Amino acid sequence: MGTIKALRGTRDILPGEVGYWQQVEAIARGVFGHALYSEVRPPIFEQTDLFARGIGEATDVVGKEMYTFSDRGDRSITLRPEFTAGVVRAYIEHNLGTKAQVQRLWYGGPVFRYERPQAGRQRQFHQIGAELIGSDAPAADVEVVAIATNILQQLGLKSLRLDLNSVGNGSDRAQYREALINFLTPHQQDLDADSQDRLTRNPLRILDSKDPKTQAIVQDAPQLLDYLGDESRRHFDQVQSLLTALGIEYQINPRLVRGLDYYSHTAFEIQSDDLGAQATVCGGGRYDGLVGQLGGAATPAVGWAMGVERLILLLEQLQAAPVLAPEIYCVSQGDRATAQALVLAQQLRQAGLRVEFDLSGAAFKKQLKRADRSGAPLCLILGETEAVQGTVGLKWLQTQEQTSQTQADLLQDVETLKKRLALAESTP
RNA sequence: GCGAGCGUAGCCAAGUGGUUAAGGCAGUGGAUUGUGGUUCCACCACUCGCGGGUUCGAGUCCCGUCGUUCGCCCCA
Repeated sequence: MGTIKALRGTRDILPGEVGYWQQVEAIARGVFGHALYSEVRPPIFEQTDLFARGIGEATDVVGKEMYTFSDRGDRSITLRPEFTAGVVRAYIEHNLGTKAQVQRLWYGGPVFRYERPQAGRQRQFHQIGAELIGSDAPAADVEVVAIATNILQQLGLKSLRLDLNSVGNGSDRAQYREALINFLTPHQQDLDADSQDRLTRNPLRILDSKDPKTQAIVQDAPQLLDYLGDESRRHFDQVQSLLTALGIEYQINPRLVRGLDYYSHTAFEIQSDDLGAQATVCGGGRYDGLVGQLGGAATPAVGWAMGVERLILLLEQLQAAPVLAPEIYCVSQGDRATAQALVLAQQLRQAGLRVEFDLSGAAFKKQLKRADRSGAPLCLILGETEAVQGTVGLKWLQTQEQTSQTQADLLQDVETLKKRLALAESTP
């Protein structure tokens, strides 16, 4: 076939499913609004260096998953593989920290990672996320988690698990890292190939390995939680007791190590059993070092991102896609009648009604059939007779009741029409 | 980047080496002229993702390629 198709790992979101997207976006927007988070919209591409520095050279995201290219000015450009680095860059660039001590921000849009597609994983996918910049309070961590759980709850998603861990601060982690390397090095030969590789690059990730032999070795490894200093310990304890106070269930997962370098203290992940291998629906944590690392004043921050496609995979298991049905379906035959019908439809739309207009001019039989399928409770009928009289037929499709009145009267009395429509729609 | 499965119309599919590629849904036209949800009839793939090969003959076997699915890896 010579026709052009969407690139591997990209997808068109078509009318039949777009209702899910609008549902997710509307709920997220609502929840963020109630918590006074403001939307930010950073650019889709940035200087490559921003992500390399922000996310960490050693991570897979930077090492092998970025969409990087040179533009015509020979600049190295990267399509964002996540939002956080861009949001923080904007925060620094526009001195948002000087406008208010605490910035509560949210975002949504496409991100890009060059990966092998599979269920719940694409090259262009969409994230919705939150960043709370400027507070190191445990309550900030919990606020952000609570917003995530609110969104998931309002979407009606059940059987989700919240995993929680603390990766401590930089020096906690450095000490632990050393202890872990010391522990693992004697076992080096017995680790799986990937883990051997990670021993020097990113040893904490070895804890997460699914290889059974590696798992067995890791079983007796020192625990990160034992290496937390007093500060980190206290922060983690407070996060837990606040979560409990909010009635948010969680489980401590000492092996939860977020992939990106910038995390510190709290790390969390929300997973579902109904998604196969790509089980994580929301991931996030605290990243107190990032703002400083990107050239801003040292500023604590915490945030998360959700994968919209994964949310929708779960929603599909629960409900049909919301669709917008017309309230009125308008049929007509003949040039004069069609012209009048079009005017009528236009005026009804301006009066706030959802009106679908049949363009076919086909036999009323066909048009009525489409009216029926459209789901509209009311069909307006204009033929030659009505055109001459200046009237319009009103056919209520559920009861088959049909009346006629003048077009002028109909428009005069849109309010009672609306009431009848509301009644008809509530009793389908 | 690695491993395995799959790829027939808009959708769901039968077909597994032999003349014209089942069926269903949707769509279009019709069953007396201006009225729906039922029914009936007709039409709707010169072609089986694409390219090459084996064979007298391929949707059906082989190779490649692209896509997709499921794992690994990684992450949302």
